[in-house]
Amino acid sequence: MTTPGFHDPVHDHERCLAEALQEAEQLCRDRGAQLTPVRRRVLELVWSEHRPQGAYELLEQLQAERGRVAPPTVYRALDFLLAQGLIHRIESLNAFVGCPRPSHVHNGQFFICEACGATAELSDPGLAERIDRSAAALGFAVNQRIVEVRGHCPDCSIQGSPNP
Amino acid sequence: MTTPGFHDPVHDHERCLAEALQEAEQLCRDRGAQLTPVRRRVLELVWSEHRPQGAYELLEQLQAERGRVAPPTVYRALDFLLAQGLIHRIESLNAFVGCPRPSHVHNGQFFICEACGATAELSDPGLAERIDRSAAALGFAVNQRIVEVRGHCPDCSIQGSPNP
DNA sequence: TTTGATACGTTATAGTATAACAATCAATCG
DNA sequence: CGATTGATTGTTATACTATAACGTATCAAA
Ligand SMILES: [Zn+2]
Ligand SMILES: [Zn+2]
Ligand SMILES: [Zn+2]
Ligand SMILES: [Zn+2]
Repeated sequence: MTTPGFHDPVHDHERCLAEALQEAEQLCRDRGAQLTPVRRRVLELVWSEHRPQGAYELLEQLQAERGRVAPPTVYRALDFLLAQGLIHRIESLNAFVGCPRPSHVHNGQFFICEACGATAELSDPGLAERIDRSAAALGFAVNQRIVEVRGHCPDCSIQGSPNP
Repeated sequence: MTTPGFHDPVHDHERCLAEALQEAEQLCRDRGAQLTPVRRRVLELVWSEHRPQGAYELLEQLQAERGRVAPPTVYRALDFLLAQGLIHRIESLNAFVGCPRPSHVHNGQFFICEACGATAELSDPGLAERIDRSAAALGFAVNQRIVEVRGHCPDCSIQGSPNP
């Protein structure tokens, strides 16, 4: 399993990727969901960085290796991966990032570095509870909690400039 | 001041709007910021509903009353209103909603009805603290906290269908 | 009067996402 | 076997969201 938090810039990312792919395959087998070549490849591309990537960014990479690929192809693959919980959509970036814990249904919290793009996902149940309590006070029925925290990761935080 | 939470569908909305506009004028006077006719009108349009509205939705209304208006006009007005804290951007909708407490700098939490669009803004300092604690544990420096809760408002919640 | 700052107008274009319909393929059934 | 069905992908066109770049108008300070 991928460790939570930000990764060392020089970590063994081959392993991140391999583990994510292996877990995705297992999970799809168990569910009878079809992780087709296109979907699998898009997942690999999403996982190629610890940074949310836009649909058209992924599209370009697909086109580089397969010739003509149209937007619906990548959007469909992304829809599938979202439905399976294998990736998350980062609303404030219109971009997508791999989920390190896809077998567990959750709404994570995303910490997004505005300098390097690196994004860490946490899942703090207490935070979800707190949101749900506010919702209950409003008589609001929660479907989804979107929490995206913008700022600077440890590598990009500079002493003396708290919010550059 | 606008009361927190969801509004009764038949509340006195003229008053919501009038109060928001008056507070905006006061606040801009105090800051030496120019609430020009275009900006003021866009703010009125945003406040015409307790539901986030898209830039092009606002643009259409401007065009209906002023003839040719181009997208930059409305985006510039929105940028100004955002900078002054008079409106908030809802990332998951690409839309904008009036802030009921513009004189107080904050990152609110938005509860968004997926049925009728109605959106309530809360500002729970404890929630922000909790996010900041997670951030601190990651060594992450927070600039902005985006919290958008999707679900159903009291008027649209139906007994027996928790997450329709 | 010149200058600089601010806001707004105008045109074009970039970036994100989906609708609609055709083609393919594998599994199933009469 | 041939037909039917459902899931996936291909293809084309279009809708929706946002900004770049440059020109104009206004006003106040120098
Ligand atoms: Zn990694
Ligand atoms: Zn109202
Ligand atoms: Zn607010
Ligand atoms: Zn509702």
